[in-house]
Amino acid sequence: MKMKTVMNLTKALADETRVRMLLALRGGELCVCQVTELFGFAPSTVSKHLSILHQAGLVESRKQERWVYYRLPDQNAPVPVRAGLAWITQALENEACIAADVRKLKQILKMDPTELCQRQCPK
Amino acid sequence: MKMKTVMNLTKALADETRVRMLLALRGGELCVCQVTELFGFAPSTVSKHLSILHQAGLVESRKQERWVYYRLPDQNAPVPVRAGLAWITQALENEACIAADVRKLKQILKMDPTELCQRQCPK
DNA sequence: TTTTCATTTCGCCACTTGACGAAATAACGT
DNA sequence: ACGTTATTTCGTCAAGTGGCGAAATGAAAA
Repeated sequence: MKMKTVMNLTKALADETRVRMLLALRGGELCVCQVTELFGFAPSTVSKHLSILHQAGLVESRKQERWVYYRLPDQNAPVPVRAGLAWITQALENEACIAADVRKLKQILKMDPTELCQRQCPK
Repeated sequence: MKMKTVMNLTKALADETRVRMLLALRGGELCVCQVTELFGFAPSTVSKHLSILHQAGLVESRKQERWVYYRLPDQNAPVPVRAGLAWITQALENEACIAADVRKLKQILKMDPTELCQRQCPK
């Protein structure tokens, strides 16, 4: 794999928020407004983080109806990508802040996405 | 492993020079002046990079005579550290710039360390 | 076609990072 | 003990990063 490509991977993993986003996606795909709710940043900030992860190949996305869903890549992804995800996941297993994210996400998934979005995009 | 510790790892790997330093150490320990010669940065810059790698646990060091030698950690290192090294090594196998570093390093190892240091510490 | 609205892009700001040279440190040789 | 010297620390500076809000985008709904 090219050095540039590898550095895109390592730089993408060099931010705590982005790492937590990846781990949050282990439970299945999420739309931007759900991730926004989980981390409490502005939608534009969340979108930027997700685009950096996407650029690195660490997430895939699809658009359905009004929402863009992001998910972890499938088995077709390059080995270094999957290995990087496995590495960071393993390193953080049993980590308290990750468990807290999972708990909070569980609550968010009970809510209506439309409601979440409208709360974030006022007017 | 604590989130903070993991982020020290990912941030240490998020710089091309530091990654190349790690791979250069695969052939065995190197002293600071050898690493300095390999990458062409100021000694203070190289020292800073090595200290960041050390802080993350990705290298160990020992002092002998006039020189400080850095090396990759042994099997006693935490799993995430060894896994991170294995990951980055695998991702960059067959990468041209790494092979070039190895070639250049081979030349440097033929030289006398004392000579290298004196060239770098003028006066 | 026009409106609505979730997401992205852009411009700006504060903070961090990586580079250097100068000065401090620490350990060896004399 | 003293001087030499390899390495580290410190101060500074330019460049990169992550945050936000406003504006642009683009696709579905009306």
